[in-house]
Amino acid sequence: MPKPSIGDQELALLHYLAEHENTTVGEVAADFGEARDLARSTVLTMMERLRSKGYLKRRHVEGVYRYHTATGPNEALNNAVGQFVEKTLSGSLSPFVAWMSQKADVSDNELAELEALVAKLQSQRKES
Amino acid sequence: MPKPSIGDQELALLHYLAEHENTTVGEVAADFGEARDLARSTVLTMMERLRSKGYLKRRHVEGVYRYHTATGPNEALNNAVGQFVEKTLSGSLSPFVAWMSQKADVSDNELAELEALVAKLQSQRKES
DNA sequence: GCCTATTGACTACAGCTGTAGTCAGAGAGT
DNA sequence: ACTCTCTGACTACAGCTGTAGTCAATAGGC
Repeated sequence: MPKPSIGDQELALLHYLAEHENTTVGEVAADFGEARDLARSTVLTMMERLRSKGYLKRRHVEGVYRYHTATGPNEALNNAVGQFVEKTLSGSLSPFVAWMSQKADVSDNELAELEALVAKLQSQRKES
Repeated sequence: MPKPSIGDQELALLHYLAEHENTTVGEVAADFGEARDLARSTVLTMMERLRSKGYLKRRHVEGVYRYHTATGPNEALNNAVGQFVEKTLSGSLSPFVAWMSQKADVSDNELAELEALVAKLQSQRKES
């Protein structure tokens, strides 16, 4: 199965779902949906689309469906990032770095992640 | 004027144009277009769309139009990155870092950029 | 049992994007 | 003048995405 494409809003939803496993449409609509002023049916539609694209699965539990991500929770995100870098940035990371450098209010956590990343890359470099 | 949205292919084209200022449709079609198997009219259409969205300008020079980016060459890219992080990743950089960490074949250059970025962020941190 | 709220399936629709064909005008060659 | 080629404007169209309404079934309350 390739990875069917996915829209921004869908991705945001998927992201949300990755952090809230096993929710029902009702819950998602009330939380995620309400927050962005989406109708319940909108949320439902999106979730079903994500399901038909293979990003979500659901189980029937006590009368309602509970949804959970089909892949590891972050696979889709990863995928999206890859797709974005690939297609949109034509594979180069520079625009990203440039962007982070100029604008981002990077959290301590994120900075730590970046540091770790750089360290990791450097050590890989040495190896070869 | 806000920033009208922009598609992936459009962005790729814009990226290309940022690196090839002052080209004509013919040239772009022959290079960028040919490379991805796009009809001349496709390239033209995209360029005109980008123009109507305000990302490109053009000048009539010796019978043909020459296009150049309207904003600083990288503004649109920056914009796109920002939009992506914002909308798609809900503002968090982690998915990015995760992605780079796991998959990217980061070039020496890019690694250097990352190092510089981290250094910069660290020094900002100290200041405050 | 009857009314009401919740859930899910289906249908709808408009805007954007990717892609391209066609036509009319401007030059260039003969 | 006649034709070929490039250029640009316009038109077309399908698929995807965002967004939502409606209807039928089910569950819960009274």
